[in-house]
Amino acid sequence: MAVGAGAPEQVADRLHSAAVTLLRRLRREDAGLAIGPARTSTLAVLVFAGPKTMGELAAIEQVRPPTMSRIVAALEADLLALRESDPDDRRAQRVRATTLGRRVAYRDRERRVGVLTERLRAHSAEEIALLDRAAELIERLAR
Amino acid sequence: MAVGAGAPEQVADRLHSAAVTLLRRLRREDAGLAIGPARTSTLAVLVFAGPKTMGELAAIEQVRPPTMSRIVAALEADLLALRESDPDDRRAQRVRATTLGRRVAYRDRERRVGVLTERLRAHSAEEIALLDRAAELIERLAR
DNA sequence: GGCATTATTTAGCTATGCTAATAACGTTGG
DNA sequence: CCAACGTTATTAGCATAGCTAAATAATGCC
Repeated sequence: MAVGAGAPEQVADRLHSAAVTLLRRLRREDAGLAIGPARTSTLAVLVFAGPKTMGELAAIEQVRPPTMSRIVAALEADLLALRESDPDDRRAQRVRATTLGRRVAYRDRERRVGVLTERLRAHSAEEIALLDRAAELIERLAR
Repeated sequence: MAVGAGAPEQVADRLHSAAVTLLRRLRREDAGLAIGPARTSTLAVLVFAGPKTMGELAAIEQVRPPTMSRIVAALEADLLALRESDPDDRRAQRVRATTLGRRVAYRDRERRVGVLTERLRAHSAEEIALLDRAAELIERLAR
């Protein structure tokens, strides 16, 4: 084995590069999406993780509150989500996806991940299992 | 083993989610960067892959030519890159990083990947090796 | 009641993506 | 040879998405 092969620095670098390459590839499919990436991502949170307040959404999406205000306003204008004020704390706004929003989110997810699914099919069960374990590791690594 | 565990659809979904989570985590470090994400990425290409024409850069970064024109103009204004016309084809512009650009690219890369390196150190050699193989697989998968 | 804290929005700036139109150069068929 | 077409890049103008600073409004705590 070569000196330094598998060193954390190198693996970190490759992992970073791989994630960038993968998402860049998947982003090519986004051209046909009806809404932009920030709105798609926020809508996905609402659909797959349930209703959230503005502050929670901003934290999850790692943007500042004003940015999230505008994203949700746009989703609302497109009838994909709606705001209702929290009865317990009337400063807060609870945001949830509409039925239309759910439909759009499922379709967009399929469109993005579908490409990856197709490519995975060409690989062996062992490689797929390895990627599954890697995905879990990466998810924990990033928290 | 559960039915469907390790099915391509599920693994694709987890892989996608893991990549998003990872890059979102790393993006937190970008706040301190001197230049925006598009410029950072384009500068990295010039530094780590050598001089390129405008069209090549646009293809690599998956943006349209006008977008790349503006990114390179900004890099040039900050003295991080420079354009010189190709003697063979005077329509083409060859872009290369300056010495300052190289310094900035190395610093930014370290900043981004450094976080990941630190976290990897807390993991076993086996897990690191698994991630290394996964990175290679993902890279091939995305081409 | 008064005052700090918290949740969100408004206003306005910058960065990054796009399309359409234009300019300039290269290539090629008649 | 040169007119027509293709290629490379830029300019102009628009939409989306990020930010900070400041305003608004509700809570909570003496």
